[in-house]
Amino acid sequence: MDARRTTVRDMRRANRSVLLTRIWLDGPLSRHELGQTTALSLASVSNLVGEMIGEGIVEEAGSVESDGGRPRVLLRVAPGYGYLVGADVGETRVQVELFDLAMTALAKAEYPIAAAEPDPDDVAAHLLHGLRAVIEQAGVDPGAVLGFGVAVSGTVERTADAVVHAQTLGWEGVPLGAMLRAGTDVPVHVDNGAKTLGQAEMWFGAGRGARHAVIALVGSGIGASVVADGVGYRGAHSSAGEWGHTTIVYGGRRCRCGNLGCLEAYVGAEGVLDRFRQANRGRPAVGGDEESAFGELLRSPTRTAAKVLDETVGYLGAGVATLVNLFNPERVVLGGWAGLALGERFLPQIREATARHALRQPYAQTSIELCQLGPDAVAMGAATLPMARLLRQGGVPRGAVARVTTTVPPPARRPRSRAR
Amino acid sequence: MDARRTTVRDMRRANRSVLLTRIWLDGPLSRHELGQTTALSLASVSNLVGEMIGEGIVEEAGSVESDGGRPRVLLRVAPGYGYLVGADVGETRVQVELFDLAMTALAKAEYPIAAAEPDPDDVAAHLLHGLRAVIEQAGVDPGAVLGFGVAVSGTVERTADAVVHAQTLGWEGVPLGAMLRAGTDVPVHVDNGAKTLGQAEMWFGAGRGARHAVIALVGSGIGASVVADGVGYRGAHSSAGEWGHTTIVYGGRRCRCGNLGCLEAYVGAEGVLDRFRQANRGRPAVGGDEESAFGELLRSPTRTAAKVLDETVGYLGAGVATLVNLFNPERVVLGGWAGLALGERFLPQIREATARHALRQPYAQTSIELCQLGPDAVAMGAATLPMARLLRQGGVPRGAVARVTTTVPPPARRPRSRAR
DNA sequence: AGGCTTGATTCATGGCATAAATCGTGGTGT
DNA sequence: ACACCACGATTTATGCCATGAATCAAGCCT
Repeated sequence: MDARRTTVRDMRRANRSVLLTRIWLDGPLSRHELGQTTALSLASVSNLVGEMIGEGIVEEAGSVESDGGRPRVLLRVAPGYGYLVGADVGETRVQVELFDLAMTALAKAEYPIAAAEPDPDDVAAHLLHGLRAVIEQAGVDPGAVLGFGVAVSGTVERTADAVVHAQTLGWEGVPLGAMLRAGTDVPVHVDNGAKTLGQAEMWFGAGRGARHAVIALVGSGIGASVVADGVGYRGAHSSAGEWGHTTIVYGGRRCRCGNLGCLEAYVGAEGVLDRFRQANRGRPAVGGDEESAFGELLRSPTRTAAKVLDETVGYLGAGVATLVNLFNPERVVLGGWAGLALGERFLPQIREATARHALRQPYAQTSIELCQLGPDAVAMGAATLPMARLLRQGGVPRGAVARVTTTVPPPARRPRSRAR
Repeated sequence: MDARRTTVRDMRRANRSVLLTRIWLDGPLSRHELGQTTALSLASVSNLVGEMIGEGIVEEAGSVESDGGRPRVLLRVAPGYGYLVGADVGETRVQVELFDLAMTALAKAEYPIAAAEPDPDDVAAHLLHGLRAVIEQAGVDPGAVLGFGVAVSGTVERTADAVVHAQTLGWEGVPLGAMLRAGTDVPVHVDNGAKTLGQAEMWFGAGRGARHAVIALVGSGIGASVVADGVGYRGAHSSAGEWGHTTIVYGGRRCRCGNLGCLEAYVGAEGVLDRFRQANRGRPAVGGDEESAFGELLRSPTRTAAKVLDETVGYLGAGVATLVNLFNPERVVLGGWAGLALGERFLPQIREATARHALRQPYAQTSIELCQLGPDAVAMGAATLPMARLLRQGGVPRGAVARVTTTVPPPARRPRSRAR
């Protein structure tokens, strides 16, 4: 029910987008296969593909013989047509990575963050420095960089300035997009890290092929990325999927967000360790940094540890059941470092706990899997942001230069027609 | 990222749909206003509107004078172009209603249901009988009935057969759509009652103007209807929005679904009354049917009643907060007979409880309102199903007859051009 | 070599939205 | 009163688009 017109150009762009998306995700493909699955006529496929080959974004990649006919030529997105840069602003470091269009990492840069609440200007400087560094390191033409995707841990407004609210970084209304754009001509995209990691899992990981999925991320904090009908669900102001602070135990444990009984207070790594320490009152508990302490808890042979972990699985199951009931996904993908650690050992129990708390039918229609890309894929996920835009637009739109040349009348023709 | 082509016809259909939708929802409108808000050229607006006037679906409705120029002609959807029939399959009765395209009710039929778990064949017979009855009662041409929408309380598969799973009716895999289609030529649409009521609220009630909203329905059971970016969110198998059975008190009260601690067990009318009776142990409690007992509880001056209601508001707030966090709507609309009863008295407290349990930012971006249509709007909601289809298609698609006449060459032209 | 099969491209056609030009319809000024 | 003006609606000429039919291209078989 969108109140927006459709023009002839939209049609062509939409069809280019469909073809390019399919070639990129499932390629190499022949023109014939493209025609089959998109329902476009072979003539149009040829026409559009020819245009894209002319622009260099698509290229031929070998051929497959057919029994007694002309062999089909396979098509793929040219890996070197352009490059994508993705960055992950974590709590301890800024990581920047450069990829070609085949999503092969070509260069990497990393900058530690010292302060617990880093200065936005410093982070922006790191990001811009990293952008330049990876371009130089990979030795690619800066003009061939199609976009710079940045993932942060808070919520990001979908405005031109890309205003960031990130509790864990202590950021409140930081216009990161505007700050970065001031320092580079490369198109900048900023989004939430959970959402970009979810996109990466959908394209390259455990979400492949699903149209409705929820990527549930359990780390120190808890978040989720919801994909509905193939596109990320954002809600009115892009903060949809705040799964960690849904109430699971009314009046229960105090969460760091200030409320009582949040899922995060029970299943987030911090909450789990806290519960373990309370259960262990008086006796020695785990120590060290959060991640190693969590590993220690998982390996601990004590009855207390087993009990805490068992309860954790129960709470997690109830939390996943909430997602299953409300979003009715065909797949739930469990990730995040703590989620993966729990899932690798307790996946059957987690499934069982979810079954116990979810409605029978939606549960039967879903499957619960583990993330395949690991938590380091956030930078790659960020790089999917410019890629998604490229696919939506069906390639790089013709710029002002091309438009000028087409509006100027062809100089050769007029005299010739007058001469006749 | 849909892998589907776009053709020239799609464009025209999309534009007709945009215009028709806008005329229907916000009409009467002038051609000029239509051009402004849709970004279509005035020429195209004229062209498309002219076509629709020719078909009879749009008509001129007066004009508005402009200071010193030709007056603008206003356009509206012709109320008598077609008729919509909606039906509500409730637990105690089947209600069928006929509307014109201005959504004015023209006829009504009602059939009581005796059994607690009615036979699907009986219900289908009632529905078909009601369909014929309202058509006759209103005295409209049966061929002018554009569709028959049926709302049921369970989940409905989005297949041709429209298979229904309804726990409260005791139905398990009833192909209601197929059963109805066998008895009528009118296009049949079957969907969940909460979803259709939500659609009605979005178009005519408290949801007007919102693109992201959640309609939260609290009655004997609990459900929700999620609208994302203007369209209903369904999930992979159309059962999204099962809000009632999200865990709110881990390990808490037994719910009628069999699980522990569901929201429905605390906030559903049955759960509330049950909690009141428990709190009142030994002393006289409320009686009668559920709705009057609930009213009695609301009016009761005792401290116990106040306490139970206060707790209910708290649980409800936590439940609404879950919706706010996960869906990030711009509006939450509270309805259902119990929800309205609670909301009319405790809306400020409900808002407060929600604020206590939701994240600050998503809560600040949303508003919590009450349904405006009342629980009897379910049949009207069901009638929105064929209307939504009509708007999506931009009117009634040209049938086989029209197609034949257009492929036959116009007989007058060829001789004339040859004569010159 | 000639036929055959199948893939890819070209060509003619009709549908579409659009800008520009034209037509309608009322008010206004001298 | 009549020309003029302002503004809405329609018509016309144009260019873009996907499509089916026809044509071209490339391999295999006998």
